[in-house]
Amino acid sequence: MGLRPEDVDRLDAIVKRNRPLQRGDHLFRAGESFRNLYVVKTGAVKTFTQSNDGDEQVVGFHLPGEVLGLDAIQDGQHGCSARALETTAICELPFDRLEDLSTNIPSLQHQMFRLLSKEIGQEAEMMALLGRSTAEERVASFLLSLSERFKRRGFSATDFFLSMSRQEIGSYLGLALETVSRLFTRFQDEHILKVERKHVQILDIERLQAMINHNSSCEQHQARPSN
Amino acid sequence: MGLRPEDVDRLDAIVKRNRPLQRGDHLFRAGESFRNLYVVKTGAVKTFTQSNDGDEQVVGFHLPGEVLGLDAIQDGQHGCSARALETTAICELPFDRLEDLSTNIPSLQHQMFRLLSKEIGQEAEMMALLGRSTAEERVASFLLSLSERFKRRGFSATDFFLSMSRQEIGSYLGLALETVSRLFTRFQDEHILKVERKHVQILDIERLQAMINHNSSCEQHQARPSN
DNA sequence: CCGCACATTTGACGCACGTCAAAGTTGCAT
DNA sequence: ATGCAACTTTGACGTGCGTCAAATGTGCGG
Repeated sequence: MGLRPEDVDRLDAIVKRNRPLQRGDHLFRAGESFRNLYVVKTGAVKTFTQSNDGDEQVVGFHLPGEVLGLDAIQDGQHGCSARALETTAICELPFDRLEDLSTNIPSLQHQMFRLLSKEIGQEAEMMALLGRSTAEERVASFLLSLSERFKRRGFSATDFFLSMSRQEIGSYLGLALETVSRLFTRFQDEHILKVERKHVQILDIERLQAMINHNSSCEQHQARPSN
Repeated sequence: MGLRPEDVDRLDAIVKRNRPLQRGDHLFRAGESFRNLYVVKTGAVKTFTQSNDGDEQVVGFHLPGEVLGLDAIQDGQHGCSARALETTAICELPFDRLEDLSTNIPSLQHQMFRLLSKEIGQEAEMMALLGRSTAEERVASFLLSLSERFKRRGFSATDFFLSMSRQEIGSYLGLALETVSRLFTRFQDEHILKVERKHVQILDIERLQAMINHNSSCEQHQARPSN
């Protein structure tokens, strides 16, 4: 990521590797004081908040290579809880050490800014999705997002397992779990997917992409001389 | 904000103050390369993306004291456009200078991390709102958010002008403009608001708060000194 | 192997909110 | 003033998706 080998060593020196979490284990809970950022190595984690009438709202799913806890820097306290969806290996990054290191390694500071900024951009995209899209577009987006993220990590982009339930997908996408289930069924009938419980195969990724390009946002980031 | 006076001077030295924007002027456009962060001094700005079929999606409203452009750090290019909703004074912060300064002033770096993290937290709240709330709750949340932000800047928390149209509010909240209009009318009938075109007076702020606590998120961040 | 708890699917139904349409307002430009 | 365009309000209507309910499938613990 643009760091010199010796800087990578210094970063590596502050990383803590804990024993893996089992499905259902909490990584942190809302209200706990913030000490570390966490990086998922293998497995999957969900973050969520709880409403006062008990039911939970899923805020995000975190796959290998992704970072958790960025929202807690602000007030030193976690605003959401994080729980493992399956057996999961996590690295711990003490944030105060990371800050110290960042002042000494400008390129690390730069990466930190980019990391935080990326999270902001992704959440803005999600807001657009939740604000303007139909159930069909949301589920298509969700599947393409997973596909993309698995692919980037070297897994299959078209054949993977969902570690979260329909309930959790629905909560994340602002849909009822029944709606998610119905759309999976419909996509299967239309030969876009093959779904069997947690196992998903994407048969026609272009049709999925067409669904979200039809109505949805632009993101046509080509370079052009601006006025 | 925990900076020493001499550091404030160094920060101040890189700030550029441009002539004010008029209503409708662009501050930046999606796709332009990213150079600066912007701070609203007076007035109001909206950020938005455009879908390929021409209509725009409002991503955020930015009031005095608030920062724009944080999402563009990641890839050096703005992902959304920003346009003044009224006559607006803006400060420009060259980001590369800000990065240099941050490596030399640890407390500035810390504030930058907090700023970015705060944005992440706020967007997560917005996602929860869009994912789970009724139209009533969204409009109530929106009004309370404006109220809060005006109050923090020393303006009235209960009597203010909306610089954005019903259309823009609807786009931001994921609602049709007619729904926004109807809810303003209903809140007025219920003596919660007095609305006359752009002029809003909140008559019963507790009823508004009750609306969003009823169903919605927890956020039981117990009292603590905020910034 | 059985039973129980839970996840998923599927259907029926209703409502909140989007869409369409039209009338009334406001403000700007001529 | 006058006319036009944009904004807002209000009503009527349709529908996408939430809710409720029941059947089926799945996996774990005894």
